[in-house]
Amino acid sequence: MMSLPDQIKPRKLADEVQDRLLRLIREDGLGPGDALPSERELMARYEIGRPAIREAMQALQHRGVIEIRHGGRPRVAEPSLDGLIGQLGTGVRHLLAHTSSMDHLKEARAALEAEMARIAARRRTEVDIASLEALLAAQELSAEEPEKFLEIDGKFHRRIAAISANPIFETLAAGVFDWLRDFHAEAVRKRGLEQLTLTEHRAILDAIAAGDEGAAAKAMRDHLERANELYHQDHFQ
Amino acid sequence: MMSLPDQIKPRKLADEVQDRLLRLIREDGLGPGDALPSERELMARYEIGRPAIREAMQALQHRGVIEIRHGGRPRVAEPSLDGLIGQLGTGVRHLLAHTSSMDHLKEARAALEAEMARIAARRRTEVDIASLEALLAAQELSAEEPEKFLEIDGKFHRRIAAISANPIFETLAAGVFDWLRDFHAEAVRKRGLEQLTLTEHRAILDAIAAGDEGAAAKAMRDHLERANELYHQDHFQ
DNA sequence: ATGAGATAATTTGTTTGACAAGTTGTCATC
DNA sequence: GATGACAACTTGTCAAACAAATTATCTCAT
Repeated sequence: MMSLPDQIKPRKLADEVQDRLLRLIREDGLGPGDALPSERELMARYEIGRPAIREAMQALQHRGVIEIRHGGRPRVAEPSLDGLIGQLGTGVRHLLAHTSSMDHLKEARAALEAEMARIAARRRTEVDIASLEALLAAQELSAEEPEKFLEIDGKFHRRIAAISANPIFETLAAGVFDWLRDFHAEAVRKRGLEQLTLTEHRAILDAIAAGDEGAAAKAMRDHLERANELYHQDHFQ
Repeated sequence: MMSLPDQIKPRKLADEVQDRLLRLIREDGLGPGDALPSERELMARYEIGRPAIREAMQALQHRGVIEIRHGGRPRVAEPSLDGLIGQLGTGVRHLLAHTSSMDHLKEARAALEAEMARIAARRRTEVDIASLEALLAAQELSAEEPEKFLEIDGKFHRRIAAISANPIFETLAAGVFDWLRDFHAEAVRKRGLEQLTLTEHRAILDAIAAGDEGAAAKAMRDHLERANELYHQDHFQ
């Protein structure tokens, strides 16, 4: 017979402290930049050793709630989407390394970028179109320089993300792009197909400029799924 | 004049250890379940104190890469999407509490659920449709019991997520749902509008059953944006 | 031999104390 | 009043010890 799985779970001291600190921040209305009690003070207040305090503090730092600097008192952190997504990196890499979720991530990326293209087609201004045109023109000129071509390619996508005016989309898309690139660069972009890429970018741009949401989304999706297709051809045929 | 911002940054010892552990896992090909060296062994190997080792281990645990249990050796963790998304919770709450990104999150959710509905319309089987019909029928019967109504409502959305067959979508949608509900339940669902909700769910189901991707996505989007609309009416009129 | 239970060894959790290294506030000096 | 040295914090790291939980070992009855 197995041991009873119900009952209480013996929580670690640090977890308790972490909860107390979160409540303290919330109930005292501490905002970004405000200082938290020092370790010594918390030791006295909670009647607990220093390691437990430190462990809780570090956990909150990892979650992006507080900031700790050597010599200075811990402070409530400035909330940062970039930070949140960035801290996922290690975990995502672990996930991609030991599971077969790469295809799911690619599908998610395609959906995300297609949605951004759709919103961009709705919200784009003339300035936006002009900046995209400039990027596309620059990309055409650098068709012979792979690394520069790739760099501008990334900028094109990030520019569309920016037009969508949703920081969550923007940051998430950048993160997913990085994660995919870390694993195998080919999955992100394929060399030797510069002209096709330019044609597809042109289609995306035209759809956005025309304000055709459906066409923009479809053009972006086709663009990304084409890349996935090529990747599979190379690896599994 | 400000101090030179360039040069090197004095990394913490624990960060160094963390990198070394990650390399160790990668280069030795350690998979989920495999044991890592004990603290004592690492102290000897890296000629470093125990706190630094522990700090690095805890950091990796927070990122979901390893698992530590009292009394047992640290092991490479089973990769878990749920875990990754779940660990974002605290940080997201901090973000929502101190920035005005609620609308962006709602927009992201609408896009996510609309995309899942689109995929569900493409991949649905007869069994899927039957289970959705069963849920909708059960929801109709519980129109007078708000908490049960809400529970089935959640199940309906989760079922669609499951049909999309992309764990990333599924887990992410569940996470976003939880985050929004934490902040104010009204943003997730509105009481007193059970009949409207049922009508909209019916539209979504019909579109999915018909395999009409565009209609399914639009129905889901309308459904969620209607909720957002009502929320704004109450708070800002 | 084999399996089960007690026992010992190993490991992480926590405390205490101490010192190093960095930051912040104070105060005399110009 | 601004500046720079200095003292008072604070976090970073190490060390040694014990508590609590797990894992391996060994004994013993079957």
